[in-house]
Formats: sequence, C-alpha cells, structure tokens
Amino acid sequence: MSNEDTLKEAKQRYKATVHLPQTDFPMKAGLQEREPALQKKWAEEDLYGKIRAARKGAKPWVLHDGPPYANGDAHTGTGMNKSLKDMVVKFRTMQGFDSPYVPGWDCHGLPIEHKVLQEMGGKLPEGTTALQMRERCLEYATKYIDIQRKQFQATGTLGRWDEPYLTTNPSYEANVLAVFRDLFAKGYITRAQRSVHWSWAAQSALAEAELEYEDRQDTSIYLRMMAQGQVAGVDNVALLIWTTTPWTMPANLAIAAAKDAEYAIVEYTRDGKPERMVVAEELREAVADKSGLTDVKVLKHLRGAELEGVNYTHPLWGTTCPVVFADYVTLEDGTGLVHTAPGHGKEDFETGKNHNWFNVDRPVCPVSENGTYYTGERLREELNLPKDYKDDSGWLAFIDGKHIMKANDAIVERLREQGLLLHSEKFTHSYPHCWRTHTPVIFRATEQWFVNVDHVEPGQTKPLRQRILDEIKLCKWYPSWGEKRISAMLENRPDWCISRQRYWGIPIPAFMDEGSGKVCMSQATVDRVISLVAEHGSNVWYDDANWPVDKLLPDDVRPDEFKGRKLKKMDDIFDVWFESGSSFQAVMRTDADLKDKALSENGRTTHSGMYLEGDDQHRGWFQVSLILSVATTGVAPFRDCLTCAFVVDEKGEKGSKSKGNMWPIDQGCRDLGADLVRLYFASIDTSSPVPVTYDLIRGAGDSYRKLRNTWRTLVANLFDFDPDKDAVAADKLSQLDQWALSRTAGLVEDVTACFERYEFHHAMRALVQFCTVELSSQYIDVCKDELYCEAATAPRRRAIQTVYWQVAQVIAKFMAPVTVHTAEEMWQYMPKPETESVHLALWPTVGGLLTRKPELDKRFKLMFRLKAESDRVLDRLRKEKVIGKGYDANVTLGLGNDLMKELANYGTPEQLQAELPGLLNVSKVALDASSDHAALQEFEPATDVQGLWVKVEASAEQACVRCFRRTGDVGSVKEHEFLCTRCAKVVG
RNA sequence: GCGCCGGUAGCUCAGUUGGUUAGAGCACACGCCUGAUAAGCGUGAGGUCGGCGGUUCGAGUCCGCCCCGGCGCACCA
Repeated sequence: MSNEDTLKEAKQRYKATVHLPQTDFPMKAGLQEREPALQKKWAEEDLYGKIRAARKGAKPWVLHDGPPYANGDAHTGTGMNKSLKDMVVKFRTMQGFDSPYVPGWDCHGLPIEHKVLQEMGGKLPEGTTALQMRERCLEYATKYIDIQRKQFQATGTLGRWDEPYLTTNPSYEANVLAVFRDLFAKGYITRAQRSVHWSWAAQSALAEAELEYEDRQDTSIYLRMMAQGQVAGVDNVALLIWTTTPWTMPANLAIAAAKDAEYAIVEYTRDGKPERMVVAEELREAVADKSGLTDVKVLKHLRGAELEGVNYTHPLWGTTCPVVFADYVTLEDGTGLVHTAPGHGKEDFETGKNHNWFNVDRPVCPVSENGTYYTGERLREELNLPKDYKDDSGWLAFIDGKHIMKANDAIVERLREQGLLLHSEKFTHSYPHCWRTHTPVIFRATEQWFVNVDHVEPGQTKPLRQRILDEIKLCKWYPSWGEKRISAMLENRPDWCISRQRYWGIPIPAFMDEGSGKVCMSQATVDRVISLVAEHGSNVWYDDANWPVDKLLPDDVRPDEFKGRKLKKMDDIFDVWFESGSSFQAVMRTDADLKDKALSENGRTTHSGMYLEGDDQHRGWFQVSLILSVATTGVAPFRDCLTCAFVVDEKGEKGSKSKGNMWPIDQGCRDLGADLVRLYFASIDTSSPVPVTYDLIRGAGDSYRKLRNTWRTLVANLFDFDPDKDAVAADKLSQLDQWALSRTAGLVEDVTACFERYEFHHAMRALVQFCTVELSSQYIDVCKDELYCEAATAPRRRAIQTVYWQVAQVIAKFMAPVTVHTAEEMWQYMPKPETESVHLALWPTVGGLLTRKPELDKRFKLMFRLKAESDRVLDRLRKEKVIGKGYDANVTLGLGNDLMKELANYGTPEQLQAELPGLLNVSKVALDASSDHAALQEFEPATDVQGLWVKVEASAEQACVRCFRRTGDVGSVKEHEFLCTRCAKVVG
C-alpha cells in the first residue's frame, strides 16, 4: 500500500469514530403534507380535550372570542385574528393557566337577511311568513359557520370547535333578553321619537358602528328664502341659506341664525334686476364670489339677534316659518343662516323639539322607510300641511312618491325656475354610508328604543358613561393608545339606538295595546318572553299559529292596566351589536365550560382575561360590550384588550372580500403552510396595517428555515443522549456552556416579557436572533470539535449535549404558540419529551441550569470580539489563498497593556491559549504582550478592539486526519500515526 | 379642523432611562468548508436615522415647527 492509500484508508476508518449528527428530523418542512396529517391526529386523539383535562382546576385565564359574522369566507384578516388569539391561548396554557377557547359566530343581522331576501327575489314573496324567512336565514348562517369553521381550523387553532357559541342558540337569545331585562329594570331603556341614522336601502335605523364614511359628491345650493315684511327696516329681503341636501327642503321648518354673529343686508343685481339678501358678514365675499355677483352693495350691518321675530315664506308650501337661534350655527361654510329640518337632522330635531314645533308623535318627516316621499294623504299628513291646502304650486304632486336621491336634482331645477336659487355647485365631502349596502345614509325622525348612556341607576352616584370610563382606566390596552381612542368615543357617543325594523334577529319583547297605543312592558312580561325563548328560541315571537299574543302573554303576567286588553306584538328586533355585546353574559358567565372562569386579580374580577379583535371594534364590539357589561354587572368584560390592524394588499389598500384582494385563510395555509402564515403574523407589528401577500409570507421562510435548521442541528447531536442518564450537573459545565445557558436564560426572560405584552414580533425577532448569533454562529460552531471528536461519553461531550438538550426544549416551546405544527413535530424528536404534546408542556422559566450569569456574558462578549478580529484577518488570508479552513492557521494576538489586564480577569495566559483555538476555530493561538506590535508589519491592527493586533500564519504542522486540527502532536501515539494525541486517546 | 401612530440600509425591522464608530436578518458581492450539505461559517459594500431649528459636553432618542404615509374623531345644515 502506498502512503497515499494508507492515508485515505485511515481517513475512512477514523471517520467512522467521529460522532457526526444523526437525525430523521427532516430539513425540509413539507408543511402542506404534514400539517393536515397532524391536525387529523390532534382531532382523533382529542388534544384539546387532553389540554383541558391537564389544566383542570388550574387558575383560569380566558380569551373570550368575538364572534365573526357568519357570512362569506374567512379571509386572511379574520384568519390573522384567529391565529393571534390561538397564540395567546397557547401561551397562557403553557404558562399553566386553564385557558379554554370557545369560538363563536354572530348569526343574526341585516347582511344575512339581505342575502336571503335577494335569493328570494328582492323582497318577501307574497304568502311567505316571517318564520319561513327566518328559517332560510338560519340555514344560510349555518352553512357559513361550517365553511368558516373549516377555514379557521386550517390555521391549526385548537378549541371547542364542535360546540361553538352561536347567537342564534336559544340559551344565547334568552341571555340577550336577560341583559335587556336588567337594563330595563335599572331604567336605562327608553322608547322615543328621535332623528336617527337611517339606511333607506336597508330600510332600518343604523348604529354609529354601522356607518362608513365615504366621499360623495352632492349638489350644494344657495337658496333665497323670502322674508315677510321688513328686516331691520329694509324691504324685500331674502334670507340666504345653504344646503347640500335639497331633498330635505320639503321638511324645512325654520332658519337658524347665530345670535352673536354679524350679518349684512346686501343689494346686488341678478339678471338685470336688483335683489337684496341677508348673509353673514364673514361669508359675504365668499358667497358673492361663488355666486358670481359683481356689484354687491352692503346696505346695512346687523347683529344676529336683530333677526328675532323675522318670518319667511316657505319656498315650497308658502307657509310662514320663523328665524330661530341655535348655537351650532357656524361661519365656516355656507351663509350663516342654516336651513332647519327637524325630521332630517339631529340638531335640527333638537331645535324643533325645543320650540315645540311638533308633538312627540309627529315631527315633519315626509320620507318613508325606503327613501321615497310618502304619497297622497300620508304625504300631506306627514308634512303637517293645513287641511285645506291647495297644491297651487304643484310641489306636492311633484315630490309625491319620488325617491329622495332622484328628486334631489329635480328639486334644485324647480327652485331655480322659481327664481329662488342664487347659486348651485358640486360639492365633495365625506358622508356617512350604510356599511352593508354602501348607500348614503340619511337622518330620519322615527320612534326607536334607546339605551340611555347618561342614566344614573338607583344606588349609583355616577352616570353610566362615567362608570364605563372609570372601568376603561382599569383595563390594560394593547397598544396603549387604544385606551384614549375608546375613551374619546365613549365620551362623545350619543344614546344607543338598539331597535331595528327587520326580521332576522331577536325581538324586542314589547307589546302594544291596540286600542290605546300604549306600550306594554314590565319585568314580568320580559321574564315571560325570556323563559319562552330559552325553551323554544326566538321564533316563538313570529309563530303566530302556535303562539298567539294571548298565549305568549297571558293575563296573569301582564300589568294590571293591560289585563284583558287586545295586545299586539311589536315588530322591532335588537341591533345585532346588542346581541354580540351581550356575549359576556351569554357565554362567559353562563357557558358550562366558562362560567366559573372569570379573571380575578388584585381584588378585581372581570368576566374574561382578554378580548382581541381588529381595531375597528373600538367603536363596535368592545364598546357595546363595555356598555352592557358595566350597566348590568358593574365591571368591564375583560382585563386586557388587544387590537390588531387591518390587513392590506401590496398596494397598501385595505384587504376585503368584496375587493377580491384577499384570499380565504385556508387557501393561504394550504398553499404556503399554516405555520409559515402564522410565523409571518407573529413576525410583524400587527398594531399598524399588516401587508399580506404570498411573497411577503414566503419571506418569513428565512426565519422559519433558520429556526428549523438550528433546532435540527441541536437534536441531531442528541442521537445518543439520554437525559436521564447522560445529563450533567451544573458544576460539570464549562464556562462556555454556562455562557450558552446564561444567554438562553436571557432569552427566556426577553421572550416571556414579549409574550406577556403580546408583542409576538419582538419575541420572534429575539428568538431568530438567538438562533442566528448565539447558537449557529457562536456556540454550535465552537462546540463542533468536542462534540464530534471527543469520546462518546466524554464529560465535555455530555456537557454540551446537556446544553443542547436544554436549549432545544426552550426553542421548541417558544415556537409552540406560533408554529404549532412544527413545534409539535420537533417535540416528537426530543429525547424523552416531558409531555405527550408540546402544547401540554409548561413554558420555560429561569432557574436551575437556565441561570443568567452577567460576568460570563461579559467574558464571552470580549472573546467573541477577539474572534471577530481574528476572522477579519483570516478572511484576508483566505482570499490570498494562504489558508483555507481555520484549522490551517495559527493566530497570534498582540495585546496592549490594558487589554492584557482585562484578559487576565478571565484566566492565565496558559488557560487562554488553551481555550482560544476552539473559540477562534483555528489550530493554535498565542498571546503576545511584549512586542511593539504597531511597528511590526506582520501584525494587523484590530478595527474594533483597542490595543489589539492580529497575526495570522499558515500552520506548518500536519493535520490530524480525524479532527483536522494542526496541533503539532500528530503521530505522537505510535499506533495512530495520523492522529493527534487527543484523537489517538479517544480512538484507543 | 382636532387628535393618534409611523417615517432608521434595496426589503422587513431592532435600537432600553440621551452616552464610544447606529445594529440584525434577507437580498447582493467575494471567499471558506464539504463532518448542520436543497445546509453551515467568514468578510464586504450599503445610512445626511423624513426635513429644519432648539435644549445638552453629547440627540436616532428630549422639545418646537414643517413635509410625507396610515388611522381615528368632528364638521359636512
């Protein structure tokens, strides 16, 4: 055999004695195949049930799920919401809390009713009963619950999916009514005539949360309202008003002016004829410019107060109307004289009410629920015109039955023909729209049920609004500005209109005496309805055949004045927000799995630990939940309120189903892997708009692969490690091992703190950073030689394996709430895992081996800085082809006095010279503190360490064929001529 | 109009109570290793920290004004 052959053969032979990593844990994730399989396994083995059993009796910490609407696909944004919730629940579970997750759905409401009506051809067909229609709605909702459930489950979210809460469950409905009953008992409920937001397309009143502001172009008009008699001694004067809603002119009852403002009476020429009008002095020029008036003369200035007693002739009806004063008249836009139509404006309504222009039953509101003017007699009646009114002008016939949006332009033209229109122009402004039909909303005076937010209930000193604001302060808001936002909203919000004129919902349990028109409601009557609904569901209200009024409300539960009277059921249903806002009662306080799981802390008890939704819920679910919970139980429904922002597409546009720029969440999970999608959501700051595209999510693959591969290396080196037998005690660990554990302990502190604050992206950053720097580039790289080349059972090797084992557990656990499938897959490769599933394991805590050692952190920070300087010079020599791998080199560190002293803290020169080759991944390191390094060419000054010079030279020594190091002692053991002493001993 | 949140490398983001020469990952360039291998390691280039002014021995960080982006609230008669 030639020497070369001998060497080759020796390499082969010795290689077999090296403990190379071994693992079946695949490098490639294959999420698309593995995730569904794992989910199936979890379902079959009932992992959720096992978690519940394992945490039974533990301290509760419940995230209460806000119910998504049972309509359409669960898109990416909804999926992000569910994923974040699952992260919180899994984290709290791992912290040892009993943290059940009961998902729910919002099933009633206009959108479904709308869809079903469309399927029926636009309106309820003749002969179809409300009951039949409601059955269809329920079918529709049920269908989408099944669809969405599968979509949500694709994210790997665990929970009580087989028994979610539904707002259509009779028990849920009964609880909503119970909340109403309590409010009623405490005096919060009023029924009153008010001007409310009204969607003529949806034919229903709308809540603040159901409005979306969109830009809209309207025609704004400047209209001359002819004053009767003199104004401040001037004849023939018009009062100039401005409006963007000409369709409200028929309902005009007055003009409002500002008492303290200065007005001008001006004269100008139009169409060759002189005209006079009153306009606010401040707006005079602007109005004249816009209207193209040239020769404007001011005849007189006057205070607003001087307009007192002035009347004008209604431009349509010829009736006499007054000028009044109102404090909301401003001089920013318009003319300083405000068209006032109490039937179509909130403030106008108040003005009308203050002046007793209408009795409670009948403000002037000629517009019907579908947005058309009333017709015939009804129109006359609603307009409150004199009985003998002759429609000489033809206005009555003109608007009769017309749709307001169509009438707008026609009315403008007609006013122009009458010569009353000074000017008209297009005007773009943001205007409230119905969130479902996307049609402009109007104000319409109707009779509705309200929750009075400023009511002081018996036994309380503060109004509800203030008590809610107090509770808000006691909650924790993430991000913190959420508190300001919701406080501001609560401070400003009007009373809550809770009635809707629809079918698909829970009926407001009110009866009316057909004879007297009086409303019949008492605690007893509501309780009666509650018990029926609990048993039969809310359909009893619509089931006239089986539940006629007298059976629904027998005499014995009626208040005395209604006994024996002919009653009818009233038609209103609850605003869906009232339903979902009652979930703290219908779910948290009554569900069998949740009712004893309120969160108690520092003497304060809230019905749940957390609500987590999109930040649009500040004006939606959070707010209504707060109102109902504080009003009925005195406390907020949650301790923590976490919000996330909307998802947006690559152009930054809000993702929405209707736009089609977002895909269903399960599709993304299937195509990319649920863990990747979840990791992406956990890697980004979800408090500002979250951009979501396939490419962006694929970008999270970098982090994913880093985590997976680093972990794979750890576990691959544990193939012969049995923690029970091989784990070593703390005193057997090297300083480097302890440093690694110290850094891990630091990571535990950081990541835990981040999870506690729900800052998943900071936690993930810390984790990935740790894997990249401390593990991959530092600890793992440095440990390879000892791990591979020492004897299998050598204390050094077992020490490193002990560290790997510890660190591998920590990483798998930290990944568990986020990459739920991958962490579970990892867990199956852990030697002797502490639990059957990673999701049953306990969150890592600091202590024992995982102890922070700041002095070691400091020591190795310096060591790795030395390594960085050495690497820089090594790299140069590599590029110059002087050396290849690090073991080809010997390094001499030239040390200044200060650095030498600093190093002395960490060991004698001999100790350091023994330790550093390993750390620097070179064959030999010498410390030289005596030369004048600056003067020596072969020394290169360090760039980032004061008083350090580096010299690198190729080693002349022979490399050990087993460990590749050039230690200078190869062949010292006769039987192993190609090995260094260490390897020879190991091989034996 | 009022308010909130952002603006740091080509991209995604860190940057603690003001404190050496502003960091990381990806991407890019150049190398090494072939015993983490559809991996791993190293080096490099890349920044007027949105702009201007102020406080300070010292400002990405604190203050004021402005610009840009996002959002919320109000007004919209």
